[in-house]
Amino acid sequence: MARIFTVDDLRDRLQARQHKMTPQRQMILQVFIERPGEHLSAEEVQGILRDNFDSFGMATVYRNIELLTDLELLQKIDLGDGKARYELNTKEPTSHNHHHLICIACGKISEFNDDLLDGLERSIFEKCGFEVTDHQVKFFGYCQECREAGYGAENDDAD
Amino acid sequence: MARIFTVDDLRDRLQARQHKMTPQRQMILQVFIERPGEHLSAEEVQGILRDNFDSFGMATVYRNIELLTDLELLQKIDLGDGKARYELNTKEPTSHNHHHLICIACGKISEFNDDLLDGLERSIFEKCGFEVTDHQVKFFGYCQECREAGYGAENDDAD
DNA sequence: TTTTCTGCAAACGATTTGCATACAC
DNA sequence: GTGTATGCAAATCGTTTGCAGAAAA
Repeated sequence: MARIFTVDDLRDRLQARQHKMTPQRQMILQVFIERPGEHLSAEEVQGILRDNFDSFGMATVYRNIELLTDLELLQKIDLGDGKARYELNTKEPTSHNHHHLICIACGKISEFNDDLLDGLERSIFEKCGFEVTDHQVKFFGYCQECREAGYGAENDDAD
Repeated sequence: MARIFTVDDLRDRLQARQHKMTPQRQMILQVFIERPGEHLSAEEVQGILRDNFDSFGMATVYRNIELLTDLELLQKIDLGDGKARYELNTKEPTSHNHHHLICIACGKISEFNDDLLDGLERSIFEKCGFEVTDHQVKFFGYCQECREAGYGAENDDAD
């Protein structure tokens, strides 16, 4: 069970760095808390917030998303679509070992947990002397629903 | 031994798609052929070519790098530095299984060959029904030289 | 009251596009 | 000749920055 961050965590971590708690920061975190499993871009976050509130500057979104990432409440992910995306971090350090499965038919993003990479990283160190501190892994392909709907490797020519 | 593409391959593949062979296309491919193992951005390619020739439009570089990638002579890679990079493809389909090791101290990019991911991809299919067609894997950390020069996880605070 | 924040608009860097000219076929 | 490619400049897209006013501590 992945325990999730709350607004209290936000307040604590802001104080620890002499940053101020603002409604904007709270609302941005709230957007992610209310949407577990989603991978939102800055633009999407602003879209959600501007629907509910009058003016919500893009710069504020960018600045605070970055801040929340620094505070390790969010995690930045690059799905290769040209814009940065973010998801709520979990309190478990194992969240590091979840990889993204990106469906090239419908765009849906799912996740896969695994620690196979630990072995790979050890063997990288042994063979190359390269000490891995972080990794980024993305798998592209067809999700179950799209495969059942006729997409997939065997139908790949059905462009 | 990875066999490398040549200008003849370029000509053949251009013809097959009724594209024309131009000096620019040839020169761009040549840049990559002469620099095996390098991961060049569009800007770097233009820089190299503009040193040797008078005018070489950025748009031409972008359009042709993309074309060469479509023709599978080049491979696009995203090292997370905000610009697309490219490397010469090899004729072996196994080139797919080389991963990039990115040193966060000196920026050097090295490579690591491995087929451990095949097992992972199989287990993704079994557990999620997701059919992987491609993957992107990057490892960040410290290369041997930088570790020996005092960088590395144990000295990470030496920012 | 002091410092940090916000929102706007302008700046930015990578990439794309429109268009007239130049070149490969 | 005909159609594709080139080079330039302007446009675009995501993101960052400068700055004056607003709000948290």
